[in-house]
Amino acid sequence: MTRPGGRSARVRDAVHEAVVDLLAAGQIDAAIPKIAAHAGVNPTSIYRRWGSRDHLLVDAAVTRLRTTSPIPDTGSLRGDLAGWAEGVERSMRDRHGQVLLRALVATMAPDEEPIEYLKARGDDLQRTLDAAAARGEPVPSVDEVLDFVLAPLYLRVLFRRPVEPGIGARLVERLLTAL
Amino acid sequence: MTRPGGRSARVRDAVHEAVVDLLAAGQIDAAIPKIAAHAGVNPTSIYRRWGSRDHLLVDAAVTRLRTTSPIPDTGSLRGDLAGWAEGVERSMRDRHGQVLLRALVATMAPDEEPIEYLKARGDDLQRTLDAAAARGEPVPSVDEVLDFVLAPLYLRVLFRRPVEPGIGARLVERLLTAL
DNA sequence: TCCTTAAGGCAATTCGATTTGCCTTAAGGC
DNA sequence: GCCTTAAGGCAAATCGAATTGCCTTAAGGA
Repeated sequence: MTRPGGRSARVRDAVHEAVVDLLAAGQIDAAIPKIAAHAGVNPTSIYRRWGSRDHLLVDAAVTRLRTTSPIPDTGSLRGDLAGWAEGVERSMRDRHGQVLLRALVATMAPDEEPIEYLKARGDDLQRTLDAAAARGEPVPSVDEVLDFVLAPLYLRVLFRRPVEPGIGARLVERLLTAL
Repeated sequence: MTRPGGRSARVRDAVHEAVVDLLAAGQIDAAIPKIAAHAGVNPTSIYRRWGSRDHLLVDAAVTRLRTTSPIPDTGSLRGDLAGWAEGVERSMRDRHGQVLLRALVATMAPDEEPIEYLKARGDDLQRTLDAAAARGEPVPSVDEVLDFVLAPLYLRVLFRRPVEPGIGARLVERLLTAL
């Protein structure tokens, strides 16, 4: 039986927080004993629960990203996408967000299948587009949204180019006028 | 005095090749002694020359990327960009290219200034655009080229989405019709 | 409340990466 | 061809991460 409550949850959260803090502090390759020390937890617990530093990083990144920048329901596709893009933009301006995105990319070995989280995000997007289509709005494909909006935002972060304020909304505008 | 020729060059090439081979073989986190063994070189040499695994990875990645996908001079902006994009596309379909791009992103700590290689690539692009402008062609900005063409290609690789054949040329077309 | 057992802590051990001092090799200027 | 010295190799010593067996704690169902 699995025990999500109480202590387990406390340890998990403490470790996730330690990961994010250390990454944000520039300790990109802090090893497990160091992370454990920051979390006030025994290294063994981390080894047993996550097995490897990579698994831990992905878990921490996904856990945090999951709660960030949901797609709102504003009644118009333009509003939905702009709201979402602004959320992404905001989280990418935050140092923690940047570092986790980088860690996520870094630990995704090639040719494994896409991470579950990413697929879930794509599905969210598809639902939003379907709803807009049902309202009779002209809609882009998921791929187009990713190409026009997410890719430029992520590239800015990953290659250390500036994330200018309002860039999210502007990218959405560019997408919708290209339809 | 620095000695680029002969043995030094041989060691450097052997180590670079070992890095690429190991990465491509899925040994993402092969440590320095392992890399050294593959290169037929003493670990000490690597420690002394590159200092850390990260420096070595970035060096290997940049060295390889530098020789890949130059911007051709075809006489038209469309041709130049399409040629370049196809080169990028090709190198991204190659497993070595994928792995190195990922390694490059992974080891770029945030908030250091952009890597010299990336700036150089931006300058190349700017020159190509300037030449086209001088011929009287309508030209996008460097940022637009990166947003429309490079970002979507790189996102596909980094997030393990398929790089469909001809995608590079199609992205260029999308950019030029948006002008 | 009591009991079962999943999960965390501790400590000893193993294992491999990193460092360092010294020696050997071979670029590259003369 | 000779000489200087940058760069590579070797081996010993260190240092810390990872592993493992055993014990303790505390979820969570009865």
